[in-house]
Amino acid sequence: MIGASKPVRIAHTLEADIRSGMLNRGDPLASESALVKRFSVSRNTIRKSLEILSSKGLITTKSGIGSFVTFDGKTIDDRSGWSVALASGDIRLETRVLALARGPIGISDAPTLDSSEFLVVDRLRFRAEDGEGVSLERSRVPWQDTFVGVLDEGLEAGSLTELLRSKGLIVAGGDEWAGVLPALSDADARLMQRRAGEPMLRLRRLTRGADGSVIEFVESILDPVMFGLHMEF
Amino acid sequence: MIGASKPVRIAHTLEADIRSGMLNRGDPLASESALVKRFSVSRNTIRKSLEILSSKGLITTKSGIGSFVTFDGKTIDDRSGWSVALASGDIRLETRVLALARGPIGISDAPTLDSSEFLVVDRLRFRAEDGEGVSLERSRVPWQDTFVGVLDEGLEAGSLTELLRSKGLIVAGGDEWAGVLPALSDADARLMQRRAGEPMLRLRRLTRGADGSVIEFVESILDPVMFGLHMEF
DNA sequence: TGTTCAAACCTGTTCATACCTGTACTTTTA
DNA sequence: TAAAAGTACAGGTATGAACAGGTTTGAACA
Repeated sequence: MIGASKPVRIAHTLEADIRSGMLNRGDPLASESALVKRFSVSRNTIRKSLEILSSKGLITTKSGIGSFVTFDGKTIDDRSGWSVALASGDIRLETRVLALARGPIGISDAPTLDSSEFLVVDRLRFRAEDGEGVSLERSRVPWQDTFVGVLDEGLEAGSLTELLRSKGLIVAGGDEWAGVLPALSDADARLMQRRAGEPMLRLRRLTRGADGSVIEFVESILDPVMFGLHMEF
Repeated sequence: MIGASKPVRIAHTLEADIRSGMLNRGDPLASESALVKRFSVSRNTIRKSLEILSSKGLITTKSGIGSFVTFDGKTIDDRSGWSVALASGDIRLETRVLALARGPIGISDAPTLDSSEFLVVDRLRFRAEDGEGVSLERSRVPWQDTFVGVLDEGLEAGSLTELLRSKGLIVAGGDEWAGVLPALSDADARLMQRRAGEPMLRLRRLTRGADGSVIEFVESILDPVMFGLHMEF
């Protein structure tokens, strides 16, 4: 990415916006003149960026109307350094919240954290077709009393990230580990409607705020056939 | 430095700017004409200085845009992508070069690359204790005739990275994928002295130069018990 | 109620300009 | 006589501006 032309660099950040799910399929992009302001470049440069995205099939642009996202969101999670990408795009996934509670961390081998109570969010993603789980995500956020409402009302817009942001928890950095979980446990296999003993992809992430305090610890167990990790640098 | 030519002295000054951290990785250098004014020399001289820096891998220069720092003063290894972390530290590892040759890519499912001939480097890392392989790394670099000597003399200092840098192949960006290899193949199992069918951690990396050309494609197959991927962000 | 029409905003296209590097060459200088 | 300076031109890149045409909206009007 070093030394790339402005259009390439801008196309790159717009692509990240799209792949991260910030912009969903069908959403309109900002107008060219708005992008001119956002990136402080000329409209010609913006147009070249859009042409790059268009040639990649990420957007289409309609005369007199604007540009629209035509990418159906293969990337599941891009909040941090790497992105979790679906290996095949033609699959409809649904999400179910398994747990939304206040409690202990309940994850073995988790890093030791200062807090002893957490906002516990467990989520399962599964194939709409046959109900087989493809990802199991356990998120733990050190408890704050401002979370009380969430337990009743549920996650705002379903997004934990949005919730944390609204509470002023801004991610400044963190660590991520990826590895192979040699064998799916019985309990998790039941939750995911899979066979126990299967090898799975395990992803762990610890995010911290600017002051170094822990914002969130997440463990994701992913179907290795469906998911891979991808990073562009 | 006394007695050195102007281009050398100027290159030296600029190198100090880069290594001191005054200029960071990715930053643009001043334009050639600006450097002409700064050092009160001709543009020819400046260009020679930049050529020196470029040959050292400190910068890359793009037509119509400028020169950019490609040197990261902080880390020895490329700061690109995930770092492969040993899970347990008490184990002595040895390395054996399985192949050092010129040939086709020979990796299934590899991304399509322009070149059809590659510098092939296969390396095995194994436990000194019992000889069990813990990582199998297949590196492929699009063939250049300047590689000829390497086939006889072996890798300089054992480092492929060093070789590439000495040939002016500077990494400016790339992609990395990680996933689970569900079952170790028979052939690889033999090479690694492991059981076939074991799940392994698979890491693939494609690095590119500033002009977008492919520098190296690497596939690593890692013992998931020994290795994890770690990233700090 | 239905039509017309102007305004606002969007993209499509082109072009002049400025500044950047790439290259080749001659002239000056130490 | 080699190093450095100077000159000239070609080609790549980004800017800013202008103008054309598509789309939507809403006010004015029949």
